[in-house]
Amino acid sequence: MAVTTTMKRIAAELGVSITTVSKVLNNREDIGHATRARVLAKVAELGYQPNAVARSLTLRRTRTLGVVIPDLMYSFFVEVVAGLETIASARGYGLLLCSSNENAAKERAEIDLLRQRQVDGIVLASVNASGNTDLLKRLGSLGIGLVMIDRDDHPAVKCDRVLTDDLKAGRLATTHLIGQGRKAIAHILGPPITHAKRRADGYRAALKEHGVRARPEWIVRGGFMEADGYGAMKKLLALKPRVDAVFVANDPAAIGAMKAIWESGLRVPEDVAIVGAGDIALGDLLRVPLTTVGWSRDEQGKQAARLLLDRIGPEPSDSFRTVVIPPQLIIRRSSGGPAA
Amino acid sequence: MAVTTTMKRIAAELGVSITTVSKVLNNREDIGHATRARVLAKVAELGYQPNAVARSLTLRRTRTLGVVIPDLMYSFFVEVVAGLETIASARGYGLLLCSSNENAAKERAEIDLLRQRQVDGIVLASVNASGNTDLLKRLGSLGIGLVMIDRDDHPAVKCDRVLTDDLKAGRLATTHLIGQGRKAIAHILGPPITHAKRRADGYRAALKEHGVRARPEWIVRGGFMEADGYGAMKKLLALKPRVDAVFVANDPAAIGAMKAIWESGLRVPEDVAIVGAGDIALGDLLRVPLTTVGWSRDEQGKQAARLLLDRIGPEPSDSFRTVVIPPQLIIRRSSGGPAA
DNA sequence: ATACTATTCTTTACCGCTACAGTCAATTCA
DNA sequence: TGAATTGACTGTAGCGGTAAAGAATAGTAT
Repeated sequence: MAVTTTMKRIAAELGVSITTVSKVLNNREDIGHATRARVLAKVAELGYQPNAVARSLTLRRTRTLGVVIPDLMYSFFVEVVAGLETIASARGYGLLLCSSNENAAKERAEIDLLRQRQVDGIVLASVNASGNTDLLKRLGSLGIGLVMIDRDDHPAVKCDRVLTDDLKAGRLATTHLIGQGRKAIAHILGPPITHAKRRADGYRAALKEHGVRARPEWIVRGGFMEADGYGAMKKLLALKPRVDAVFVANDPAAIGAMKAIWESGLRVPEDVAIVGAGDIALGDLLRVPLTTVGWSRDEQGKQAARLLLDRIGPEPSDSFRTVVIPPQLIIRRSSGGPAA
Repeated sequence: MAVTTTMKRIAAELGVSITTVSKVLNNREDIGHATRARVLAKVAELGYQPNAVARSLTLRRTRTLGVVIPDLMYSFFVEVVAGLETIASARGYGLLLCSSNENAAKERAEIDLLRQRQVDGIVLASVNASGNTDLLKRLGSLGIGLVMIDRDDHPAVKCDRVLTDDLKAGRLATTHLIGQGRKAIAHILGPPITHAKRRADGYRAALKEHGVRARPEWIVRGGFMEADGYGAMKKLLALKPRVDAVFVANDPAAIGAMKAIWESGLRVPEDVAIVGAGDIALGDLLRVPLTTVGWSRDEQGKQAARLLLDRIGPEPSDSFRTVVIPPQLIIRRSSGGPAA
């Protein structure tokens, strides 16, 4: 390894003190013109790059944000991360990316790791509640900012949040299906997180509002993965009077549900209409384009970054804010759509 | 901010030296049973977490890998990152994620930032060659490992690589179209990177091998984005004797090409067969499922992580390795597929 | 009893950088 | 002319940790 260029070296070669070099690099006022120029010349000559680790140690801030998301494979969180990256990068912050694999223990481990690495803040899409609330509560007192995105568990944790109005999302989707003239509208639940429950609540609310009946067995347990939707749909298809529409908790699961429908020889949307949620990339290029309730992930990421950077900035707001990204219906073929 | 628990504090409360605490935490042999137990008890009591920044400063390694990819939106690189994360996380390494937005200047800036942050190694999918070769060459002498993935520019840079056999990918795709009985097979080029050029070479090689003629104007400039494929296909569709098949440089562009075809009232694959490359997620769920040449991104990421961790490990290999992830044809409807 | 060797700690130095409190000469002020 | 001010720099300490070498106590060999 070549000799690393440090401020010490620059100072030595120039016969000035390390402090002087530091001041030049930090644009302090009390350095003479000539000296400043000499230092800058040397910095350029040696290709000096400051050591961020050392700086972090003294300043007690790393200019790094931790990101803990449950899943890297489906595009949803990744698109949020893209939004985060835009803002963070522009403000000189780095992103330390971790995946919890929807596993509370791994989530805890990752957060601990981020804590050890002294990140200034954490953007978290937390897995199912319970276990880690204590840890999250403690983050604030450790001087680590927290913004929770997309998921609304851990109500006891005081932090900023960027959420969607899931109740409205569920209502939009279901109302749309009712409007399409569907009579037997089922719902494939997501995992047991508040988020998914609210979409289910929206489903129920819409049915009630329009006086549409639904059998209890039309609400089936599913999940957020393609396989979950597939399995759940299989169960729905086994019911005697067949359902003619399904609001699925999210898009990957909705895609799984469509697969199950096709496998049993039925058509989407003629036999069963499908509406998902999340508006994942390529959703409009599917074999049957998927009607969905979507909201801007990019915006969600950007808002999260802004809230977090604000909080860890010099004068943080004294109250915690919740930004709601409004959902909107994106009508495509799978629900009968414009053509039906 | 609460008092941070440091080794100093533990040492003070226990009346031992900081070094003793350090040794206990690092499992050194020269600490007595009783003392070790007392220290560990205090560590648990205070919930001590080591400060990774301080440790990094002394040890001169951060246990962090930088990842610079051109694009976070399309799934390809993200899936590679998922593979990376699996291995890195398991070995206690963190991932600092940056996007270059296909922009050489931003790439350079991000690499510089990673350097300042003292990452142990960098996983890079570099944008179009030229500018940053010098920087990349220097990384090694700065003690920063480098593994280039997916892209094969910068031939002068000595580092490990994880690539696909693009020539073979192009040949597989084109040979398949020939096998489907297509006569007028066009190619939509990717951006001017070696990677894409090789796929074009494979296209030409396959045609030559099978004695199939192609007009020069059947090779049109495109890119790796959906819009590129769309635009290029529009041009192809304007040609008088219409082409009946297109090998598109990658999947997003192929999807764009299909859109252009549909817009002009033609069918895929009946009128024009399409083969893409990359096997992006959801490719099998498109309106017309996309035939493509794919390779495991997860494996690509994992291999990259292994190569890099190996190189920055205690006894790095003395030669640089190139791992080739073999491509394979994934036949779906868009090429006429099994049904034709 | 004396010297030698472990065993178990402690002391000191340093990683690269910044904050804070000087120092020292050249002005400015009264 | 002497004191106070200003401008341009330097010295020291410390961020939290680890490595290397030294010291104190106990145990063993001679």
